[in-house]
Amino acid sequence: MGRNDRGRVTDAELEVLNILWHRGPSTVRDVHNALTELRKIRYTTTLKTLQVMTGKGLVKRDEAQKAHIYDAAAGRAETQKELVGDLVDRAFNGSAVGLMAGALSAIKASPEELAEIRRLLDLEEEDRT
Amino acid sequence: MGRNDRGRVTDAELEVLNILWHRGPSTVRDVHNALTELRKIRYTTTLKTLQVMTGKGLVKRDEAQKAHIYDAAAGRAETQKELVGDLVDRAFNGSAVGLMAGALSAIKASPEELAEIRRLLDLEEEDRT
DNA sequence: CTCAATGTACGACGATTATCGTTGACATGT
DNA sequence: ACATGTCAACGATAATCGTCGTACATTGAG
Repeated sequence: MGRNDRGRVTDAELEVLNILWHRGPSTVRDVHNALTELRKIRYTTTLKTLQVMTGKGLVKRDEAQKAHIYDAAAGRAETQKELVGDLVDRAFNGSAVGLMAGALSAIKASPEELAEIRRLLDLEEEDRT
Repeated sequence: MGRNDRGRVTDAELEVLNILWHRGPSTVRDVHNALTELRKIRYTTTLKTLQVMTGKGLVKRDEAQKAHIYDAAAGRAETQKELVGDLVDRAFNGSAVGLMAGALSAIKASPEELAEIRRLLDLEEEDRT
């Protein structure tokens, strides 16, 4: 691409991470099976993706067995935090409030969800004191 | 890329959109001047980006004058909403609360900002009734 | 042992991105 | 009238992404 893609997580990679976060340490076959339920993919495609992700440090590989075991290198929350921060920088000029506004309008949150968000705010406000 | 990049806005394109949203209708030269303050870029690079964006429908072009006038095709809020929705789908499994949690942890929001977010929640809750 | 099954490694391909250089059209001032 | 400068158009480039096929290694069943 050329410029600014500093270790950005790609679509296919994010899909794999979602699977790993959900399943825990998995073989290529495991990931592949989960993946093919979403998309028609050859086995080697899944393998290649995992290999590339290993190179990027997105997953860790245990080569003890013949069938290598892959696991996400970073936790779900940590990665999500990074993705959100990225979006805030690129599209919201660093404005937290801006993102919240965008999120609230993008999502038709149920009253329960709104209450939950409010609870998160309460917690956040406590931390500030 | 192959699969899922359905009209996704790219980095360079988003930078241009930010400029257009801020400046309003602009010539290539205008956009280019704003852009070079962030990055060393040749004029033709800016032009090409605008042309590609025109093809994608991201910007509208007025060719009445010799120096064409470009403007964002969609409003800032609308585009931001789409970007947030995208991220929620891809990284948060569609969970609104998940995004909020990620956002709140990604951003060290000031008390004022937290209050502002709370106000947004109030508005949203009113709409639900 | 032999052979099919299962795995990994690696290179290739088309599409897309960001970037640039070249070309040619059209003004404008002197 | 012509030289200079501004502009749009176009093609070329390297890098990256998602995808695949082929080659090679290992293993377990008969």
